Amino acid sequence: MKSMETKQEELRTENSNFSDQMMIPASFSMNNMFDDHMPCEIDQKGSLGFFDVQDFTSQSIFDFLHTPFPVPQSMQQPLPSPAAESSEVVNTPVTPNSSSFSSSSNEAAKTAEEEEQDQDKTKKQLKPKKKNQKRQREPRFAFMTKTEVDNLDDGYRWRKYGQKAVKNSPFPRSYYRCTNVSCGVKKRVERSSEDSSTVVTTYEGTHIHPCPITPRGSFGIMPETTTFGGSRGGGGGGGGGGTSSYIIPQVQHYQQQQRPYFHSLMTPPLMKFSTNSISNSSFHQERTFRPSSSLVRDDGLLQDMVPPQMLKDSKEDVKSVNYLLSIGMCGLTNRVIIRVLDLNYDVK
DNA sequence: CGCTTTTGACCTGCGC
DNA sequence: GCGCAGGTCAAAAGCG
Repeated sequence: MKSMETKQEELRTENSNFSDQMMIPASFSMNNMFDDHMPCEIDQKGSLGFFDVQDFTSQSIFDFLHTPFPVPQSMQQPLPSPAAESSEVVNTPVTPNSSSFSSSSNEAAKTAEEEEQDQDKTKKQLKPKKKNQKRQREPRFAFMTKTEVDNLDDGYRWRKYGQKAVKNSPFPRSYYRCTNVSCGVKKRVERSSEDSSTVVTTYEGTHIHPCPITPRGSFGIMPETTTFGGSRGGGGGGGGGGTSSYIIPQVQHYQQQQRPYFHSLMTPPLMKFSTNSISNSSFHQERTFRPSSSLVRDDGLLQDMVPPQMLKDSKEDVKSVNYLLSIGMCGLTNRVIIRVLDLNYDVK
C-alpha cells in the first residue's frame, strides 16, 4: 500500500496544478433534460451528457444530495430488478440496479439456474454464463474530477481487485469493489489520457448500505487538499486503511436517524451547474443549480436561501444530484465536480 | 492476524 | 473462429 501511495504521491506531484474539481457522473437524471437533444457520446453504449459542476465549494455534492428525492423513472426501471422493491431497500430511493442487491435480495429470488452457476463457480470461477443470458449491467455513472488523487473519497470503503492497462492511455485503470459483502457496487478509476489531471471514476451499481462510519463519527471526508493525503497514512485493514473510508458525521447522523443511507434533510447548497456533451461543446448551458422546493423536504430553509423562481428551474438538476445521492455518492465533498456522465446505455 | 494491494492468468464480449 | 481489449479472479506479498 505504501508503495502505491508513493506512486500516487508521485503522480500527485506531477500534477500539482489540480483544481480539485470533481466531476459527478450525473447523467441519468438528465433523461428528461437530454433525451431530445443529447447525443450519446461517452460511448456507443450511451452516455447522456454531463453536468459541469463548478463553484463547488465547501459543501459536498453529497450534502445536497441529501434531500429525499424521487428517483428518475429512467433509473427506476432500466433493468429488470427484482430487488428494487425488496423490503430491504425500502426507503431507499432505489436503484435500478439489482446486482447491487445481489447478496440480499437476490438470494431470495435465486433461481435454479443461478444456483447452478454458483456451483459452477466453485469449480471454475469464471465459468461463462448461459449465452442467452447477457450479463446485466448495473447503472453506471462516471465522475470526472480534477484531482491529483486517483481514488476519490466517496465515503465508502473499496477494495481494489484489479488493475489493467488501458489501450491508448499511459495510465492504468483500477477496479474497486465495495468492501461491504452484501454490496456489489464497483467502481473503476482511471486517469484521462488526454488530461492527466482529470480522473474518471465510473461507478457501477448502487450501495445498499449506509456509508461506513469512522469511530466517534469523525469525518472521513476531509477537505480536498487533505482528504487523501491525510487518510492515506492509514493503509490496510482496521479502520479502513488505505481505501476510502471517510465519512461525514453529519451525513451519518441523518442516515442513522432517518434512512439507512443517503438521505438527510440537509439543504442543498446553491450550485452552479452547466451541462454539455463530452465532445460537443456547443451543447453547453449553464444553469444555477438550486434545489426545487418540491424535491426538498426542508422547504422553509431552502426558500430562505433560494428565490422561488430558482427553485422551479432546476428540478432536473436536483433530481440528478439526488440520484447521485441515491446511488451512494455520499462522500464526495469539498471537490468540484466537473462532469457527471450517465453511462446507462440501457436507459436510452 | 486481518485486511488490502499487486499482478499474472483467465474469462468474456465484440469486431473482423 | 480468431484476436484484441476489457473485466475478474485469486495467490502472494505488504502493511498496521
